[in-house]
Amino acid sequence: MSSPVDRSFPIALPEKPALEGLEQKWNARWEEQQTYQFDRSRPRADVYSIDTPPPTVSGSLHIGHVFSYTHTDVIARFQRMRGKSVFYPMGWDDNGLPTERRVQNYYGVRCDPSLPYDPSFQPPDTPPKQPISISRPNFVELCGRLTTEDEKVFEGLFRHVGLSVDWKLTYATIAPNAQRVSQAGFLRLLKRGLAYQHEAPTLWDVDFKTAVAQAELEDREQPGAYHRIRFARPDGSAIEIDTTRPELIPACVALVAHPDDERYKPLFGTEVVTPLFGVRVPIRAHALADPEKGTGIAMICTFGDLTDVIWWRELSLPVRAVIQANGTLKPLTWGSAGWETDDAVRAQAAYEQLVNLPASKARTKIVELLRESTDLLGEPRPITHPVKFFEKGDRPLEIITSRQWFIKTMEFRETLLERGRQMQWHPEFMRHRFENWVNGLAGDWCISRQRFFGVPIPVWYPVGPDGNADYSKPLCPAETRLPIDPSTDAPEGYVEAQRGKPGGFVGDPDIMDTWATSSLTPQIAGGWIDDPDLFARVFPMDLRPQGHDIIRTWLFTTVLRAHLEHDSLPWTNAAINGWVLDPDRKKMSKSKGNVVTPIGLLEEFGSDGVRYWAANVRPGGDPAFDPRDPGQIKIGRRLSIKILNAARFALLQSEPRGTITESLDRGMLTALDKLIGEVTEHLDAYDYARGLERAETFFWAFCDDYLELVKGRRYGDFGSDAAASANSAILVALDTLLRLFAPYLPFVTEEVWSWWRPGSVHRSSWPSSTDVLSPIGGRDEAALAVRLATQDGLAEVRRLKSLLKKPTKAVIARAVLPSRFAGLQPAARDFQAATHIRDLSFGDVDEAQLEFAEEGPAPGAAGV
RNA sequence: GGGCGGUUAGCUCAGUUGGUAGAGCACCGGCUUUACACGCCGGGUGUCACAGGUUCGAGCCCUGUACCGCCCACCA
Repeated sequence: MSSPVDRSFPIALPEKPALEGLEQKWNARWEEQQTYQFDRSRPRADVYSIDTPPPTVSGSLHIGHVFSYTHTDVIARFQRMRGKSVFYPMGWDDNGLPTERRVQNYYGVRCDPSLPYDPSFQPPDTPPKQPISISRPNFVELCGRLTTEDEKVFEGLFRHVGLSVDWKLTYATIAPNAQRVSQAGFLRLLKRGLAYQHEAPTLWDVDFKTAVAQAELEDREQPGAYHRIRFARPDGSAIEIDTTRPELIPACVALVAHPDDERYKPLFGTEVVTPLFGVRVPIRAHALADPEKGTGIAMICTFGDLTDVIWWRELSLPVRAVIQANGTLKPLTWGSAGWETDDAVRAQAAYEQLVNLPASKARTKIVELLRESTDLLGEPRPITHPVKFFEKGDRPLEIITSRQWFIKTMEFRETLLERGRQMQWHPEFMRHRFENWVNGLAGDWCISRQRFFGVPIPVWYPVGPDGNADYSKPLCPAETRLPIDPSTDAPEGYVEAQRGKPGGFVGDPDIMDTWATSSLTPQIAGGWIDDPDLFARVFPMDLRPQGHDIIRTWLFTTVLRAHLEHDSLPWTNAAINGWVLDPDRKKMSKSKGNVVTPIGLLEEFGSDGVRYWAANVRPGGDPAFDPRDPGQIKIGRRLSIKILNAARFALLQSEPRGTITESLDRGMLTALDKLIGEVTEHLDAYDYARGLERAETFFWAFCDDYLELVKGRRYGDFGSDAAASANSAILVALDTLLRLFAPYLPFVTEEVWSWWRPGSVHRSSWPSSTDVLSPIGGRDEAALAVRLATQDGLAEVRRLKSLLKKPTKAVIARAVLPSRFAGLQPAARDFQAATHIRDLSFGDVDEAQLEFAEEGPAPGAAGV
């Protein structure tokens, strides 16, 4: 790097510097110069790699994206300036339900996997009222088309914000290489017995008609009602139970009470008969039954909730499932096997009124029937209770038995907790969220989804002579064939014509959970399968930035996959960002209508202003943001403008230059050395907010105090050498400050840099002690003290002048300052010039004594 | 029920090993001051949520409580 006092690069200053247009100007230049290109020739030790969160491509970016991606970008820019080759890719999560839903609505189509591919299909210009059914490949094509459009918009916004991503390193979770990685990861786990399939009761969304995982659940408070229902005993007496789901009475397989409950102890082992359906069910004992709840005895159905699943499994109860995949009650014949009843005619008559109704409607209907049969005691008592929903779903989850694929997690819980402890968390307390989740895991990870747009489960099953598929013997493709789609590709040793035929094969119809692919983002971005050389240079990565809401999904599953596949952490640091909240401290969401889109703010206040706001929030903080009162964004804009103007001022008067001899100059550079240390330390600790705060505080004092104090000297009041000292010091300071601000305010710093320095500030080196101390031959503690005393003295005189309502330029003929300010004497010339004091002395006074001149020029003050 | 974070000026928030409570915004007053009026200077009486404890000394450490937010568990 060239010295700041070298004159080889000409200074070219604009007449009236402004922030407007800097984004377009510099983004074009950065793209042309490939300023943020990753240098893959560097060894792992010289690389800083980032596992960038791939935003979900299903609509538009909001202010929260700008917020969190800015944090990452600050770190990326800092590491780049520290000399690292920064691997900063961008991914698009365009795989999964949100995309499917958007495509359905946008084009007015529905996927019907039974249809053949139609190469000529084009969606109509406007979506029809009645959705058009199309094949899976056609549907996937439309997903690809729409996400490509969305991704262009996303990239444009991220570039506008100034993310220093290497845009050649983009990936998409639905793209072939991501599918290859995802499928290879699955097949390797399958080979090692870590992925398995299992037929079991599974959480099920009746609208999406798919299984969902524990991590995708959320509770919602829903209105409901307790219904007191009578179950008859053989002796004619009755047992009363409370239920919120009377429509599941046909699915009842037992009643259950606590083993120590004296009221029911005598009844354990006896039978009762279900109302309306006349099914004999046993009364059983289980510790999970709560004597305090309802009547203390509950109905076990297959399946009303997860507790039913536990009871059913642990008490070895039969299955009598009535809810089918679409959430309605399935047709069935009472009296047939598994549906034995004391009165099949009556049961069938009752059930006919419920069949094919969705659960909520069936509930209303069965209440009528129970009321008629007098089995409903009293009226339903309304309550509000938490009900489990798929986080993206609209109706309560059901529990449906189906064949699903799982990845083993339960047996690794202890190891995963240890992995969590090996990782650096920023902020540290976010670690608890991870541990909390791991400790609360209830089962292995269900990864299969009965959806269409995603990475297919890459296996087939042989079809026996009887025409039935044998799920116990999945047929796996060779890894070199990946990615494959078992619905259109045939397994090795078979031909397509054998699909579905006896002696042939069938493809697994399911796709993987989006997290099953996203959990491999370090492997996808890093070239695990396709580019081992690259992978060795970037993995394990340095940083995973992400939100705390997806610790249980993305973070957890990524740690799991890296552990299973590489026996390592996926990255060494997890930086967890908070959420941007609305002014009422509520999370922004589309349904609340409080989502703030960033583009208007970026255009009005400039990207640097918005970045300043983002970087000002401490790590993990949840800032409240009111778009009507842009607060910190305006401050960021003001800071950026100040940098433009201060730099212009510094560079307007850059001659003469020479040795830095004056106390204030030497003290300022000594303080700057301390600042470099602090900002570096904070950024190293991922505390971008504190780093910015320190730099900002220094900079405002630099402008308002230091530059004001040395202004006269720069104009030559005290001779050429004294002016040269100031000019040289200012150039060192400007050069340093621009580099300290560069990670935060990339546009304005680059603009100023371009006025007088070669290359890009973002490719310059991070400031060091040497940069600021070598021009003054090391730290000058005495000068530092002079600087402090002078600043205090300046504040004191300013205060008194303001108190006395004197103009700033009012001349003070004589001033006696309290002796505590005497430390400023080595800088008395500068001090007097800035305060317009002609005759300065120090004495034993409590407050400065100022004697104002009637009129006349200030001593040596230029331009006054 | 378990866990995590927060509570400091009207508002948004800093406050790093305990040592005289801070910034910005807003508000008020002053200043055409040759880098910047998108500017500059000045103006702060706050039960640091509450109660107790440790300490010479607590916004900071300990115990408890309240309220706000989030995560998890429960869900008959």
